[in-house]
Amino acid sequence: MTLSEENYLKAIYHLGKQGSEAVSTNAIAEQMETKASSVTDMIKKLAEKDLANYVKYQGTSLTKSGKLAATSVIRKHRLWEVFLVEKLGFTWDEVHDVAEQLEHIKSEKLINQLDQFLGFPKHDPHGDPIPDKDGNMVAKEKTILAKVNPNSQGVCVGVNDSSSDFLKYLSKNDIELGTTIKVLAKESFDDSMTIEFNDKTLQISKLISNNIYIKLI
Amino acid sequence: MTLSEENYLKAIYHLGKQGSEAVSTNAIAEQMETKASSVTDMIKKLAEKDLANYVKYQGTSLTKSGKLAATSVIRKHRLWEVFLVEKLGFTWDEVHDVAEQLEHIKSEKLINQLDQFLGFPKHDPHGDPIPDKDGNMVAKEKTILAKVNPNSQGVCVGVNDSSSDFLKYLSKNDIELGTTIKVLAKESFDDSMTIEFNDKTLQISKLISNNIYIKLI
DNA sequence: ATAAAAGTTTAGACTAGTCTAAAAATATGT
DNA sequence: ACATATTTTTAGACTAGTCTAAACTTTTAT
Repeated sequence: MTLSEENYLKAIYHLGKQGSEAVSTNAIAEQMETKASSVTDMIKKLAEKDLANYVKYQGTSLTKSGKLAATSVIRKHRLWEVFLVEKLGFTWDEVHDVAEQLEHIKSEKLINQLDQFLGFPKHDPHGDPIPDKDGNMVAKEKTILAKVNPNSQGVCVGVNDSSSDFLKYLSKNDIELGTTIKVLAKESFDDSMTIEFNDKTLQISKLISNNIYIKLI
Repeated sequence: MTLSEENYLKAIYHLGKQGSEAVSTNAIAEQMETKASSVTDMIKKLAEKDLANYVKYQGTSLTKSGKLAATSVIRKHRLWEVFLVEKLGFTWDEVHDVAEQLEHIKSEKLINQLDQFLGFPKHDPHGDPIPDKDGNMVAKEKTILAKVNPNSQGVCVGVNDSSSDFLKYLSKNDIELGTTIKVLAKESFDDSMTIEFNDKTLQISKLISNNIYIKLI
């Protein structure tokens, strides 16, 4: 399994519901920041290896073994993220690029010992679930903040965008996993919101509220 | 800097005295388990980037920046080896292949935080010195066991061969870093040796004694 | 000193992964 | 329903790294 193949599997997994739904060539190309023609080439290779189901012009999904390969990479990515934050003092906005490299290291023993060393964590620093060896994971019960009604409140349990820029914005405004957020008002004109947390209020755009997950309380 | 370039730099560094001595194309090819023609191609690329000094038919050495790049990879390799043994419970014969992968991860912050997390170790699990950020390292004072005279003794401080097979042989026979070894006899016929340690004696071939470093006491 | 051997480089080919440009298939709008 | 727009695939080319085979240099041995 090459580095590039692993990245394509991850992309297909994330784009269709855990790889089960057929995703378009263009969607994969956008996610991978490459051209559609390159995607077609690679998809054929994955299908050849029985990692993907591919029907010309009809999109791509993952086979059972494709899904297992994808979750294995995701497991490694998220465990390394926990390591970077818990053991090496990285902040949650600094881990992504390094974890993108570490996720491709090949060693069963390494990842299982790392899992144990970290105390078998169930979630990574962004609140995403960590798959076990068989690809099973426990998804958190969560709601997109943008869909929450005024006067409801909940605890931040995850983010939909793990980019450094978005996470830095949240950190700068003191929002992190575990922060209790109350929706004070919602503006129907531009879908912006006023929220309250840590005894202060903040005005956030739809782009922000669409990328924060909370657990209602 | 590509993965392949880094591996060539490491090979040249190890073959000539820390890269300062010109090494032959064939020597590099053997070390890299590749063909001489491939080596010629790569060397040209390294010379082009001012990482290597190359004169046709006269061998290759490293430039100042080539040496720094090489020691940077070696630093990473050895720090990861310490991590694997100290934190993840690997044995010294299990670390090499995984460290060969981890040494290519690119992140200044990662390696510096790892260094700190490990308590700024000076040597890896095989007794080899760990370079600092500038490529400087403190070599241990050491003697090849094969050259030691009968009745002399010393403490095992390193090995010359970090292959899994050799290290497993040592572990099986209870030899590890810190073991005090006394040379009882040396057979001039085949250069084999009788050594004593941990209250027992062992007969070892020249191949073995040539790959063990001790510090005389 | 010169022929043979050994070592090194060059030339040309191959693979993986990517790209552009053109062709083919599917989807959309009236 | 049909023309147009969009999406996808194919064809051919390019790069990095490798290989084989042939040519060239250097070393070694007589």
